[in-house]
Amino acid sequence: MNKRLGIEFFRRDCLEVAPELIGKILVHRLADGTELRERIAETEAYRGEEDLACHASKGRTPRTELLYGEAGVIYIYLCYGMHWLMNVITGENGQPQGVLIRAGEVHSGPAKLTKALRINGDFNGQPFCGNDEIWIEDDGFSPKLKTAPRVGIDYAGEYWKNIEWRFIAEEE
DNA sequence: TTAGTGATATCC
DNA sequence: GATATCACTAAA
Repeated sequence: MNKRLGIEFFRRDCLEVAPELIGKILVHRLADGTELRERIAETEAYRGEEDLACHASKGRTPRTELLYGEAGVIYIYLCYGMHWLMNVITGENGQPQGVLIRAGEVHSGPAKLTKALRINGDFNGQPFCGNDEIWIEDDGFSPKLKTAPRVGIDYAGEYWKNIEWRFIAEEE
């Protein structure tokens, strides 16, 4: 019996949550009852205003407001006008941290993940817990992890650019 | 490598 | 109001 992750899972430091999300299953139930499942294969941690790669480092805005809010909330970000990137808020209230869910096991990029799961901006701000449309399951599987520098953040400066806060499932 | 895409933030 | 930016993908 798979277990849905509760809010206590997310209400921790994003550096703890991000690696533990690897191997978990993201489930989206459509209106007709179909369940789309995707095992999470890659995440990245974004932690606080001091993390220059985090949106919140540029100041608190209506868009980043969610990052400061309650853990377990979905933060959908439309980047470049066409790609939905999916994040989960972690940490206590007032701490702008989150985990970017970059990829499922089959697909290769963050926008493909959301596309495959039919996720769009309507989910922005919704909680992952106590939600019958979308949730994350734990089936006990925990793959080997490897870490790497985060991608696409050249603007963040040498330190933040090279720090290994990206977590990937080791594939064999 | 480059184009394309559109919301957000920032500058008048 | 206008333009510069951007955590990407696809096509070449």
